[in-house]
Amino acid sequence: MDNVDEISPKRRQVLDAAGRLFTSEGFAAVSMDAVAREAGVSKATLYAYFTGKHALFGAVVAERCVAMVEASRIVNDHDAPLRECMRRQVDFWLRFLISPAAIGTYRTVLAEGGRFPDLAHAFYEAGPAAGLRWIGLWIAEEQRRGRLRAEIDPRRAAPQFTALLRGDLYIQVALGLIPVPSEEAIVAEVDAATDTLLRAYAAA
Amino acid sequence: MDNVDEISPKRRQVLDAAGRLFTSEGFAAVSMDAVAREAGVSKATLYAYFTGKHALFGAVVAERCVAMVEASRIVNDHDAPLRECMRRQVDFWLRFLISPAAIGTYRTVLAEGGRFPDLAHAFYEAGPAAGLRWIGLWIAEEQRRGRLRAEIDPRRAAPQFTALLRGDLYIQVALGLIPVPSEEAIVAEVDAATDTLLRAYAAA
DNA sequence: GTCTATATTGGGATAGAC
DNA sequence: GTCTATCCCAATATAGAC
Repeated sequence: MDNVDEISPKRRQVLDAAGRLFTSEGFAAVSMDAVAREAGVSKATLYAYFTGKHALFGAVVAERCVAMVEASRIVNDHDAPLRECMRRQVDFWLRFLISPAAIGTYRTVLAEGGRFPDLAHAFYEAGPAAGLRWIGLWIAEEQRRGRLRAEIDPRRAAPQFTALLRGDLYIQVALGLIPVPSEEAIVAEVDAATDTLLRAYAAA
Repeated sequence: MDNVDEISPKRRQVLDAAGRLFTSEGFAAVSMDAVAREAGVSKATLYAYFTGKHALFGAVVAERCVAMVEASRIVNDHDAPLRECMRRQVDFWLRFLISPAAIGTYRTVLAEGGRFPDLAHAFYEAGPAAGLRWIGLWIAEEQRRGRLRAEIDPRRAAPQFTALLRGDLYIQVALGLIPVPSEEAIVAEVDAATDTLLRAYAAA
């Protein structure tokens, strides 16, 4: 991937337009005509920057994964009380997971994953796996400080952590039944997940 | 939905063929030609039974949801020790969730959910919501028997229960990175989830 | 009800001018 | 690099015979 600062304006327009459309409509339902229209360029220009529809989608996914990892840096702290730190982690990751960008990306990669293994693999490594590594590091540091049980394996606990966030609220948002969840619903889900995680992982 | 016993053979062939194809290829990638070929009937026959591709997919999804609820009856017991009962639940639901049929259905409904709200809603009610109701009943009965904490809300705990199963193994299977998970990987995931659930929910 | 054959549209990709 | 105009195939759905 090229340096973001050196990206051409047209390429940016195309990536943004494609991101919006793929997120809201999925992969198959979005035509290259529609992307060109949304981006305000001609279809031929699309093909000047990307070899095809799949390459364009792959670029959108890659960019989003990088953005996620960047954003997650801010919650990696250990200074507040354990419950507060845990709550921040849960809050951050739940809000990320139910964001339109994350839902749309996951939804579309999942749908196309079977036919495009390279895309699925690249997404997994840059997205979920990268997120799990971050969370695993946070858990390990909390263990070192004696605030989380020493006997749990961060490599097991990190996936369980994120899995717990993909509960009923997540499913309903992913299926499009709840376009935009209420703040109350999010907070309730965060509280419930935090309670369960602390009961399962907090040191005695 | 009509009585299964009264279904015509051709309709059965079409539903089975469509189920196989949608599961492995997704919705958009499967043509009605391919369904007709796989079912051994002509394309016109497809349209005699189903008004179109969406109706056909909807029928496949509905049938699978019914099958899931039927299958889940067998794990609703409370006679063995708590750990054993919990383990059976986890084992059953994890194996179901990572089955090709469940993954394929979820994947495809998710992808099409945005454009077909009715399908998404019908799937949610007949599938995830129905499963959660069953699990909620099981949890409530365990609470009544004093083996699970009285203060937890089954309506919160049931989604957390299933969410915990959609961990790293599930994601990798769903993305197609692991076509068929090893028995060891499944057992390890079951053990880990059972441990965490018991730590979080078992009565003291 | 079931087939063969076809109408028709939508969309990925490209040719060629500027 | 960017545009307009176009090619071409694939896929949904249907018409009409049996």
